[in-house]
Amino acid sequence: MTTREFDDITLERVREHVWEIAPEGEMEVPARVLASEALLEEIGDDDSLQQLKNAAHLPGMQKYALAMPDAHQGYGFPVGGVGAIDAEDGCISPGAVGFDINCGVRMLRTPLTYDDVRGREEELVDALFDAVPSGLGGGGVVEGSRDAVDGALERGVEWALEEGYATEYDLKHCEDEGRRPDAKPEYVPKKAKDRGMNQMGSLGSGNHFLEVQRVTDTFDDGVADAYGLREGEIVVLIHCGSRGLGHQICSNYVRKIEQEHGELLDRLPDKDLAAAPAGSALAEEYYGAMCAAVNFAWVNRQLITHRTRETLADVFDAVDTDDVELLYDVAHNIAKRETHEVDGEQRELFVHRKGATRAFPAGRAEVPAAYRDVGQPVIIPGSMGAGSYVLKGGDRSLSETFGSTAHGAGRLMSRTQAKQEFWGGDVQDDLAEQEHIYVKANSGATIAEEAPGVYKDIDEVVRVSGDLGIGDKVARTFPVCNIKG
DNA sequence: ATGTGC
Repeated sequence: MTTREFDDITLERVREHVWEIAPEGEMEVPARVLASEALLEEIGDDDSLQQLKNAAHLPGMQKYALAMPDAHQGYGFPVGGVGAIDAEDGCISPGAVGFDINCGVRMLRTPLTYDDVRGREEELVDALFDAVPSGLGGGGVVEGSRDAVDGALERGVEWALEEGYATEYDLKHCEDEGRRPDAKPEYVPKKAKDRGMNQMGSLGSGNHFLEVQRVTDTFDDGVADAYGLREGEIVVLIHCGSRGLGHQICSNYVRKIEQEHGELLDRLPDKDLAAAPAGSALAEEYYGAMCAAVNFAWVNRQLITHRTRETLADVFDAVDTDDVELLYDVAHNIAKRETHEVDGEQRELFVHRKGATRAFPAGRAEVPAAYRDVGQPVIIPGSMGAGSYVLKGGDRSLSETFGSTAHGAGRLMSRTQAKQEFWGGDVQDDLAEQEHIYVKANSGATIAEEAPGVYKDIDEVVRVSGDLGIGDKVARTFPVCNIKG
């Protein structure tokens, strides 16, 4: 029997890439880490294994608390964590969704090839940087109003369509068609709405970015065709979330839940996991508010899409706004009511994915019609020096991970440590000179915090996902230019 | 992630 130990935590190897922590104390279920030995060493380096054990204490957790191959330490619940919790007898935990509700990514196809863009990267990066609001604080693509925020919270991308910022095609190619029907804007605190008002269509800061990329490889021609991806073509990746609005919802509800559900809190090893019992008023209110923030984040990415279309049409004579099509949009931080098979019966669950991507295979009803025969696109960004992947939902994802896989490369070190190791200006110069990647940011500190060297190996993360059969690679991209907060 | 502390 192969085991690995990190401090006082022992993991037993179940099979290749599957490591299990046996239940002890009040753990409801075992914890499982899905990783190669090399990735496990990195995951064991921070607090994420202890956090995963803590997560396994959440009442109603089904099968096992899961860590994806890109897992790292988060607030309470690890980033790269999946927790499927009974929606009737269990609970819902804001910390297991994350502060940035529906932080996620979308990919746009363009009619451009790399040859069209080569030599014009700096003009393009400047145009995008000027057009797309980024950084901390206010100012978005549209001037916000109370009605605009309420429309976005209630109807998501449908609101954007009514307002002329989206197409019918966009709706059909977004997770949940860009609208969570469970949204309850009345449970979104006024303060959250106020913060969101002047952030509608803005990237924010941290690891959020807009990146122009070229497709360097396709691995599964049938599926790459279905996704409309061809080698040499230019795509755009937009990574951002619900800004201050989602953050305010999370912090408000964590505080309320801590105050009202102390008896549940006492059963948990970390108060940052604070959870509302299923069926309680606060569980319903948080879930409704969280779903509304999910809609808001989809609108945020939609408004940035709109501005990106205008910018590409301005810069390139050959591009019309209609030519820039949405491939797909996926949430990376979300909890959803989903039905999954557990012990031979269908159960209604709150599937918490925090830094994890839904990866439903062909046939599952939630996959949009355009992709239902091949499986949903799974978009996984790497660092700004490494490129990204498009996967398809894997056949084993439903039985192994409640239909989930990784969401990115995963950090290797803290932001503080990153700033000690790297200097933003040097990172920017090296990327331009050595890799022909043109980065523009509001602050050098952000570039240092997001330097390629602070991330795990995206190729290794994707390899493990494919080996496990939870998400299979379809295409790889490489950065051309990148704007960020 | 975040009007970057409670």
